[in-house]
Amino acid sequence: MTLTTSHSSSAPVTADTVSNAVSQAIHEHRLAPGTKLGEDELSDIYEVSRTIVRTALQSLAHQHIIEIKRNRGAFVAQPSLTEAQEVFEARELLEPRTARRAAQKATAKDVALLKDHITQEHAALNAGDRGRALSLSGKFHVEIARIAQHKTIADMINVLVARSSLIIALYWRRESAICESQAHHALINAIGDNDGARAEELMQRHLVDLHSALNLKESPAVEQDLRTMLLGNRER
Amino acid sequence: MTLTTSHSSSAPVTADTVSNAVSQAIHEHRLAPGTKLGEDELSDIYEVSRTIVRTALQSLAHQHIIEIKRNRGAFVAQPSLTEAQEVFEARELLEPRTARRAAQKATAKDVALLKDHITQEHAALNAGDRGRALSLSGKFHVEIARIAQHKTIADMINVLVARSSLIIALYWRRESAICESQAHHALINAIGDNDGARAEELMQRHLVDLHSALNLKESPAVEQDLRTMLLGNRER
DNA sequence: GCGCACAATGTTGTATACAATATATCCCAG
DNA sequence: CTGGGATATATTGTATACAACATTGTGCGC
Repeated sequence: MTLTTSHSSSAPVTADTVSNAVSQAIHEHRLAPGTKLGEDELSDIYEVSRTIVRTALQSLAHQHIIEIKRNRGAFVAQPSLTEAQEVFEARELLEPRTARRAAQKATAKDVALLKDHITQEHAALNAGDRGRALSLSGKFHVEIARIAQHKTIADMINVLVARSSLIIALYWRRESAICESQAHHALINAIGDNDGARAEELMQRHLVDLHSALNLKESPAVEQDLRTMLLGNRER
Repeated sequence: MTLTTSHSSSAPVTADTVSNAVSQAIHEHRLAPGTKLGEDELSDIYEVSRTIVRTALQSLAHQHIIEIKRNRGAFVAQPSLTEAQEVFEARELLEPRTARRAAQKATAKDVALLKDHITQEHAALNAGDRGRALSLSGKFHVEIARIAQHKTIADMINVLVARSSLIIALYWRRESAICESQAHHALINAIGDNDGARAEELMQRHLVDLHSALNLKESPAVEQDLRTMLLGNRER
């Protein structure tokens, strides 16, 4: 879809390029929560001035994907336990009804696109690229919102999915992502049948399932602060 | 709460100062949709460099309150008819359940705060300051989300309320805001009684009522484009 | 050896200068 | 008088220089 890491030559390399690249890296868990994103560092990597980097970072901060601490710099966000709860609660309010609407509006082309999505996800899993599989799994939800033709909610879901990726990085406990894939399959079928009620129900269950797959009992502050304090912010 | 227009002396005048001031002006309908927000102009007004103004504008753009057109500048957003529908649909998904939660968590202090809010709103109306009354009416909804202790949803509602203010500026047809005030009163009572179910129901009705008070049949593009083309972008 | 103050370094925040683009003006051909 | 094109003006986009702040390292006194 969009060019992510490879910025070969003719592309203008705008702030969006940088913010998309960083966002993608976070989605794919190549950037861990807490990682410092130095401005000069990013400037060098993408060969743009700090002005552009700054714009990109501000954009990511507005999405709660990174946190900018004044005079300290930008860090990949570390959602608290409370925040994790909130994000999934918000998703449970928005996505089921959106899935219903998507089922009502979906065309054959849309369904084909969703299926292609799943195929790519499986391919990534088989290739051992767990990060990319997770990223695609998230994009699946955004795609449904797009099919529902609801830009406002799609934007919100896009942000919530991004935050979910960070939450998963911090609090995930289940190993296999197979059940998830099953849920997506069932959703595609419901949408393909234009069965709104079923799609809504399935999405609701799917989100509750995801939600319950998180370590919500672990003391949150301890874990992430220990990580930061013991291992430092450096990653990769 | 926050200092809005008056920045007397010692305050550092950051990007938030500017963005809050502009946001407030939009909430109060002192800035009409389509108004151009020149960078130099804002620099002069708030006595900061364009760098700060730019940061503020980017922040507002992320909230869909203004639109930044490349090489053209920033303009107060003109939500389309579709967008208006979407914003209220999103609110109808988020706010009723949030009101329920607020009712469950509300303390006596919270209720007092809400009542004070209404009092101020009435005072503004009596003083003929319709803009400020509208702004307070919007803040009422945000306040409920705050009482619900749900920062994630509160942020979303905050943005949706801001966008609603623009939508009202463009598509409002009803004259009196009395019914609205009544609805808020009823909501306060339900919240004061910690009656979650009733609060949810009342909020749902209130939003549908607001939604139905809009001119959703008028061709949208015509109206706003005519405005721009006939009157120009200049305002005030 | 330990703790604290101070200096050195690096990073972020802000302002400004310059470049690129869009808009407005003016002039001239028709 | 109208229309189109070229120039002039104004505004936004970007890079860079400098200031402010935080962090780190060093050395002195105890």
